[in-house]
Amino acid sequence: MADSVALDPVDLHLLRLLQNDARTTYRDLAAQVGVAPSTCLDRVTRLRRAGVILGHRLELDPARMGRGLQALLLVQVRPHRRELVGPFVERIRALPESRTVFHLTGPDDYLVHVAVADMTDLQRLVLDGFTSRREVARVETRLIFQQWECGPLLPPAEPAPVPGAAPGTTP
Amino acid sequence: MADSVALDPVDLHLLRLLQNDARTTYRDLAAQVGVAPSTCLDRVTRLRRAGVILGHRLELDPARMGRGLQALLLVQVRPHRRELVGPFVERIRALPESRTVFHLTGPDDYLVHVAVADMTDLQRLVLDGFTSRREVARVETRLIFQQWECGPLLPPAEPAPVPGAAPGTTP
DNA sequence: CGTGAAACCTTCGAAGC
DNA sequence: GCTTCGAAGGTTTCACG
Repeated sequence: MADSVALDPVDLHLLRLLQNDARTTYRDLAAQVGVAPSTCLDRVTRLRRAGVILGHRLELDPARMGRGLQALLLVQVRPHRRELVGPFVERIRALPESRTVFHLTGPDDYLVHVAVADMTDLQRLVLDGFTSRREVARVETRLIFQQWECGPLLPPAEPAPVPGAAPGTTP
Repeated sequence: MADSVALDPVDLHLLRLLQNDARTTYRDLAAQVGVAPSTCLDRVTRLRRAGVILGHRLELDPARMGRGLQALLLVQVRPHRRELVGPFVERIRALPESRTVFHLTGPDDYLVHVAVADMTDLQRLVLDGFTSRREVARVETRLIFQQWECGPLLPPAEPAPVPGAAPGTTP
């Protein structure tokens, strides 16, 4: 069900363009990819239905929204059992300061990306939203100086074919 | 310049709807917010020009793109000087596996969110993309079990007005 | 900020390769 | 099976009140 769908070069080209600007019209997509607009519509609809495309999201500038300070909180939840971590995650997700929550391997169970107004706001969030709870054993706060989004998400490159390698060894 | 722009209730309503689905038509936005479609267009255009809206991005499912394993890499870069960290960030951003790079306070200088095909791919990435470089002093790998996006980015709530507080003290 | 009209885009069916 | 053509319906966009 979660298999990686077969994506041909046209799909990949469309996805690359749409990751750059998700509002590109099918007409423009068609012109750049070299197929008909209706084909673009067809492909994109198919990719949405297949679950490759999860949604179209607006990216906002947190600073302009009055949230000029961002941080990552490393959180230990003890004991780390289902009865506790389920409600913990839902509570953290519901905080207006939370942006993303990761459940991790390693000494810290969760990493929470938060956006707050200022240092006072961050202190309040850590004390009231995290360390005040009995299940939260430890919180480590790391401020974000800067962050960069990286290139578009693409399928892994094919390993370069080795000349002379026996074909059919990894069918 | 990076001041938080004054956002009135109409702007906030539009942003909340668009964060939910960035493809909502101006006609639908107008119906839900209670203004004319042309006003919606005007507001959204203004918010884009003001830098509040940074872009419309397509959200893809990494697993369906053949990248079923994600991880966070905590990286120490030593010495932590401009001549080294500038090129380091650019090199990491250019890796097809990288999704986001954070420059942080604390013992780890950078946190890199990566998406790879499998464990073999992750090992290759850590060895070839990170620890092979002289400026990379240490890499700690934390696998992501699961991750959750949180609610829309909204401006900080006004502190509840205290009854009896003297008006005009914070104009 | 709303109205209205023109231009454009999306979206389907049906035919062609 | 996938692509193109063409036309209907809807959306975006602009000048104006």
